[in-house]
Amino acid sequence: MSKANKTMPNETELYDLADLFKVFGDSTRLKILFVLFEGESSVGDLATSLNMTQSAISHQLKILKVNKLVNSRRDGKLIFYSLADEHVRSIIAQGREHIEE
Amino acid sequence: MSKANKTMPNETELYDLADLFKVFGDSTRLKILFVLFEGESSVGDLATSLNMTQSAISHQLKILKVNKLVNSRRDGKLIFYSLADEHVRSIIAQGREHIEE
DNA sequence: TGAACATATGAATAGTTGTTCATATGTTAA
DNA sequence: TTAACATATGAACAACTATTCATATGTTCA
Repeated sequence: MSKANKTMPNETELYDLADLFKVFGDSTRLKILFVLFEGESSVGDLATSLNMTQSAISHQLKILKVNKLVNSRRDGKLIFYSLADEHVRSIIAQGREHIEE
Repeated sequence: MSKANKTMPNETELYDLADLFKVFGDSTRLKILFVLFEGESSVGDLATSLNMTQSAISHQLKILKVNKLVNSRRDGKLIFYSLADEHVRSIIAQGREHIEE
């Protein structure tokens, strides 16, 4: 080993990790996740409850999905999004603990 | 309550939370934090071990400090930075768990 | 005091990102 | 099939961000 020590992840993991945190680093996406904490929701309902356009929500949902923070299922014309796993909750919970000090 | 439900944080907390995650959303800052996981380090040593300019590291350390992720102490000409608290470790650990699936 | 060293900082720039707008895709019901 | 509805997507633009460069600030030692 030259510059990195034993606990430094490799470049790929570092970038993946940074990318993951970037996803959490936007208040619109956080709002979507907080809504989904309560249960699945359709795109239109998310747009309504967050008072944003359908397009903006859809773009952000795509980012959340690509990063595997949410899943989706279609039911007729509607598409319902839901939390992908519990890491989402715990990461956000740790973040909240940090800022409440 | 109108648009927000009982678990939705207020706007201020949401923005603070997004800002916190933004700090983690950069690979240079993550690298700095991983080095600091091993113990405190001076600005120059960080620059050397990460193979980056002193200025770039200093700018990023400022962001980490403003967001209370690191502390600093001066010892002569050197300034040593260290992790501010254990939330930093746990947030990053949760992130790593998520991407390793 | 002045030189040498370590760190911080402001301005500039290139690259990235979130939203909007227009429109495309997909689904249902008549 | 066609209209109406729900969602996705691409392009464009404004806002933001990380690095570089030049230089300022702060510290030590001779």
